[in-house]
Amino acid sequence: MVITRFAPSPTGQLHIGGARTALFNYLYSKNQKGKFLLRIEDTDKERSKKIYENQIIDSLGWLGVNFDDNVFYQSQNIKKHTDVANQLLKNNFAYKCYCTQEELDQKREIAKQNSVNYIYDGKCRDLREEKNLPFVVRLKIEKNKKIMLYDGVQGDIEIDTSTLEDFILLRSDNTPTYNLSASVDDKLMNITHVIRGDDHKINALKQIMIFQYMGWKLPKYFHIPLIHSEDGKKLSKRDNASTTEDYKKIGILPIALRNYLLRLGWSYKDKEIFNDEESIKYFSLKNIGKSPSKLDFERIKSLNEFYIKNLNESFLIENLVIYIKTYKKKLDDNIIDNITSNINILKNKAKTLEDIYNNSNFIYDFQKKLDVINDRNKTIINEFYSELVKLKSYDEEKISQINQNIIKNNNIKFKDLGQPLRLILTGSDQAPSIKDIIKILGISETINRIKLHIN
RNA sequence: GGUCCCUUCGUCUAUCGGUUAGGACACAUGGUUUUCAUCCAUGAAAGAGGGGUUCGAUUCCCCUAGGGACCGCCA
Repeated sequence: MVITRFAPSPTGQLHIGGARTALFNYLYSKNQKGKFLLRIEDTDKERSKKIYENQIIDSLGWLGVNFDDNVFYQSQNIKKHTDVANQLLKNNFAYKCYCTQEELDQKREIAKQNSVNYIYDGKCRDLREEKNLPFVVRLKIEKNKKIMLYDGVQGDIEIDTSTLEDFILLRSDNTPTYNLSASVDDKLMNITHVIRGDDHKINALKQIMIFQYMGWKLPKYFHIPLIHSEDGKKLSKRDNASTTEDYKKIGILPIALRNYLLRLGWSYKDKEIFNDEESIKYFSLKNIGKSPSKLDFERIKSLNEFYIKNLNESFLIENLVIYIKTYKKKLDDNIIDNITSNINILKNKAKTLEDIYNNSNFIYDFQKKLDVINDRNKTIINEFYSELVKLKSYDEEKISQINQNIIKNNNIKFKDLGQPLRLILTGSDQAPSIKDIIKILGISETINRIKLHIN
């Protein structure tokens, strides 16, 4: 059975790149009728925060990237990680290193000054006697040997082990380091496919060494190219659109973000729109691209606009109400009801949920705009007003009739009536059509607003 | 600096050696429209450069250029 995993460290919110990695892992496992597991790599006690862990899990849930089984915590397996290190030590695949931090820093510094590449020189590699000093445990890497990474995305990568250093497995406080923990956990969790960011490519080689020394069966590796920001640089936390939360905040629907992420670095023929079933059905590791891709915010918005228009309305409303309640000022229930029952009108020029909220603004946040009404407009509005007051309730046909009459009687175009009216009723020249505005406001509120301007 | 990776319209991408190099977003123009949008139609827009291999290269190989990742007792 295929088992994949997503293994974030809870040192920040879920990153957009991480979200895509998680999505690919999820999709592949589902496509193969396998499992997708979540492992929280919380061994950095200093930087790991529970709040980030919760945010990551919430964000994955929001995106609909659901993991199987319980969450795995790397910190709970530390004993097993150190056991493996000790076994490697016993079998002479690892050794104790007594070099001090200062000594190492110095060597690094010298290397830097001479602008040569620094890797640990293996000073303690062949030490025979035990010393009564603090030590770290390093993996003994076979020198001058080619090792292969059969990467499902990048192809075969061959590297000479002499460019790899004898990296640390156990710190001087006896805690395991990342490459050890990750390898052991992947083994323990029976991970069959490791799908992760390109930045782990070199780590993969190190992890492969551990697997080989331990005689474990290797998982298959897939390193996907990173996502760059719009200016072509590495996406960083300082970019204000780097976490899923950033997108949620401006009213991007999870289904849209998911669709966008799916098509970033992956494709299936010319297909652009994928629902959940389709994305599982068509996803394949073969179609992952080799080159890094830039974030295109316009594309995200356009996809979001597509979903706003095409999603069934009750689902859209559900998302919208949660969005407003989470991020916008508190609105009375009857205003929310008014918005949701007129969603088909208000969603009209919206690319985001925030746009829908803003489009609804005229309902509850009305201001008198006297300066826009000149005398000619006033006469026409007056005429409209005196006809409108005769109506008892909203009646689309009768309103159209009134409009037609005014246009004919005054020999004007519709916009001569419509534009000032729209300004009076909404305070903006960009709003729904006149009859929709009246429908949303209701006859009496419409009358109130007009009265304010013509008296 | 060392090792490794990448390179098709502005962006995301299709192309399994032979195509008028396709699609989508964005852009431009026109049309529909009760403002603005939507919608529809049309258009402009790409194989980094140089060598090979081949009857034929965007596709395979090499070099150059550009970009990226990694090089912690972080993960």
